[in-house]
Amino acid sequence: MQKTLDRFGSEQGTKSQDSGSLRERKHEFVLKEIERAAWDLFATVGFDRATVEEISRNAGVSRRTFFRYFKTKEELLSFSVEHFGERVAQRFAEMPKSRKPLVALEDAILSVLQEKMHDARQPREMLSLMFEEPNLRGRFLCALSRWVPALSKELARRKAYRGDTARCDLAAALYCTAFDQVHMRWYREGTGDLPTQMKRAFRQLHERNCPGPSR
Amino acid sequence: MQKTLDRFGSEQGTKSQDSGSLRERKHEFVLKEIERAAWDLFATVGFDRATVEEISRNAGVSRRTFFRYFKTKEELLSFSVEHFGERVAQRFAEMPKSRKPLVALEDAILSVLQEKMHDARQPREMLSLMFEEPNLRGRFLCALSRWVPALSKELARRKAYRGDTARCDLAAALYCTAFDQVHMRWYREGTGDLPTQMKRAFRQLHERNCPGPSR
DNA sequence: TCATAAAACGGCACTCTGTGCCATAATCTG
DNA sequence: CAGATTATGGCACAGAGTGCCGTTTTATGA
Repeated sequence: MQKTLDRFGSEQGTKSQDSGSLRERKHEFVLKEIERAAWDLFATVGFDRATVEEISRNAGVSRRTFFRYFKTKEELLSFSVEHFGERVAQRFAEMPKSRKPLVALEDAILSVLQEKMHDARQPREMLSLMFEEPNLRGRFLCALSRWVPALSKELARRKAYRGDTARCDLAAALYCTAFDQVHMRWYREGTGDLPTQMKRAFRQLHERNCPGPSR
Repeated sequence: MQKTLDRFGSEQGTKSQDSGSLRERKHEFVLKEIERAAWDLFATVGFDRATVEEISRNAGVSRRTFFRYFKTKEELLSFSVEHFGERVAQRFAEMPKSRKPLVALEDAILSVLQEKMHDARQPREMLSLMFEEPNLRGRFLCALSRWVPALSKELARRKAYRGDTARCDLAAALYCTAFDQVHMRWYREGTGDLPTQMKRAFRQLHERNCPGPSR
């Protein structure tokens, strides 16, 4: 932890007007540092060939410490997905109650999505790993499915489907699936506006899916 | 490969009226043997504590050979899920063309599901691993998502959504999600009839999901 | 400011997964 | 039955992930 600590040391030497204790800010800093080192390496040599050993070295921490920040190497991926989900859940909860539940959910997703579109590493790089490495695809889907309980709970709180929790679970899961499908297609086609395509998918979720008599 | 080979040897000594070459039948036999040994061990000590070493020993093969049958330990799980998906896709393709596309898909899923309900190990044991170990949950979802292309293709072939492939992808994925959600809830509640609940979820997929004007 | 408690860190040894390699054994072909 | 193919087992090795422990850093409070 040579260079890293030095850099950090000088940073806090100037003045620490930041919130949180020194310990917390340091933790945050190292976390970001590991993430950065990891993604840099993923981009150049791919996920499998990026060893924890080297990620740690580039981040300026020991291998052992890496595993204190991330339970597994793969958690580097689910990390941002889960974070995204938390943001959506939070924004969803803040939506005005006057809005219809599903519309509020959609707006929450779209709003966080818009933000992320301007981020550094969101768009391609990350998705390519998520969709191409079958191993990571599982991680991604698993992280995505962890959104369901929070979203479903908020749907129920807003009396969607009259508060039927099974129904709310299903609806939340369907939105997650749409989220996934749109991203996948957007990534594969390499063109188009992601939020626009997301809106289209949402619209399709609204339509009746099996017109005519049942059978 | 002591006992196993002996047993197998005597089997083929009687007469081999089975289809496929000796090699193929043997491969099939060993595959099942490994699966059996694995699930036996999973049931007693859990997934993580079941080492490939011991699974292999119980199946009568070497550790090295295990990895020739299954790329990874986790593939033991996705294996049956993928097999299930293949069955669904096949049955879906065989459905009479007169049936509406989505109805045909539902019938295919329900039909394979009914079959599986009578199987030995399907119901609980397996699902408990799939839903509780976050690691395996990812595998499960990943295997599930691999159903999508085949199902979507058949939907398109039947002119669902006028052959719009993006729409068919989404629809196929939604059915997979419903499949997952119903299983999860059925497992957690530990009661009720799985096919019945699956039908209810399908019905909910048909309904309009956001009644009233858009916003 | 300084001593002490609490937490983070690094290094080491270890288990387990997964893979490449090669010699041996089993199966297939004629 | 002989030669070609393929499956198998054993070995060595790299990487992931974990427990342990001594050391360093941060927090607390007198």
